[in-house]
Amino acid sequence: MISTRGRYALRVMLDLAENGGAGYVPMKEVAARQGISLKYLEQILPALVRAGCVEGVHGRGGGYRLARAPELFSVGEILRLAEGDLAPVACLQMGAAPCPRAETCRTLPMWREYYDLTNKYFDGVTLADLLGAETPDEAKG
Amino acid sequence: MISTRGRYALRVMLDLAENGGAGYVPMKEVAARQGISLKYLEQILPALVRAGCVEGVHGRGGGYRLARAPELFSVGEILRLAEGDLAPVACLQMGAAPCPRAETCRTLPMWREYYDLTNKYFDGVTLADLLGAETPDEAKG
DNA sequence: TATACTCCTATCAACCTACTAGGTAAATAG
DNA sequence: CTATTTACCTAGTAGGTTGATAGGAGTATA
Repeated sequence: MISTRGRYALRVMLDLAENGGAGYVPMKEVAARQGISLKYLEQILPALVRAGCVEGVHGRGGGYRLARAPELFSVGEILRLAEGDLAPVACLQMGAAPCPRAETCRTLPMWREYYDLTNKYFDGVTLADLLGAETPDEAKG
Repeated sequence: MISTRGRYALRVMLDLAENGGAGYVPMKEVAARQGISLKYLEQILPALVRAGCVEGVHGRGGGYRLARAPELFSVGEILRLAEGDLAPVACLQMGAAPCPRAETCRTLPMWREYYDLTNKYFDGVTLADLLGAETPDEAKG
C-alpha cells in the first residue's frame, strides 16, 4: 500500500506545479493549502531535494520550487523517492536478505512481473498528466 | 504490500494442489513442508473455507482439500480472501470513509486505474499457471 | 541583527503484523 | 465409550511501522 509519505509527496509536487510559477513557495503555504502538518512535510521533502526533484532556498523569501517542468516528472520517480520502494513483497525490496526459497519459489516470477507492471505504470504517468483534470488514460491517448 | 497472510494462503493452496491428490491433507503436514507455523496457518484458513475455496474435514483422516481444480482458482481470488483488499491507497479500501477530497482529487483516478490493473493482473493468473514452473507470461502465451 | 525559511534529530501514541497459546467442537479408531 | 486426531475459535503479545509532534540548528534575506 502507498502510505501518506508517497501520497503527500505527490500532492506537494502538484501544489508546487500549480501555485509555484517561477518563484519559491514556502512549505508553510503548501501545508495550509493541502491541510497537512507542516512538520510532517518537512520530513518528507529532503529526500526530494537530495534527488534533485525540488530546490529549497533558506531564509526570507525562500521556499521550494520544482527543478524541472511538470511533464518531466514521472509519478513513479516521486513515489520511489518517498516510499523507498514499490516492491509488492518483502523479498523483492532493495537491500532485502536473499530468500532461500528463491530458486524453487513458485510465486516469485509472478511477483517480479507485477513489480515490473507497477513500475512501468507509475513511470508512465507524469505530473502534467495529473494536472490536467483528465484521467491518466485520456492523457496518454 | 502483500503480507505473509496472502503469501502463505497462496503457498497452502499450491501445496494442497501438489500433495493433495483426491484426499484430505492435514495442515500439520503442510505447515511442516512449507516451514510455516501451524497455529498461524490455522488463522488464515477459515476465510478460504467460508469462501468455498477449500473444504475442511475434522478428526482422524481429515484435513483440507481444494474445492475445485487448480486451473479454476485465480491468484486474485485467494489474495483478496487472505488480505481483504488489494487497494493501493486507504481511500479505495472497501468500507473506507469516503474522502472529502475525492471530488477534486488530482490523483484518485490514477489510483483507481492502478487498482484495476492490479486486480486484472492477479485475476489473470491461476494456481495451475504457478504449478507449471513457467513464468506467468509463458503460461499465458 | 531580526526574521523567515529549510533541515536535522528525537520522541511518541496508535496501530499493524506475525506469531504464540490455550482452548472447544467434531470425527474416527480402537 | 474413550482416546486420539484433526479443524476451528478467541485472546494475547513482542516488535515494528506509521504518522505525527517538538525543539532546535543552519542559512539566507531585509
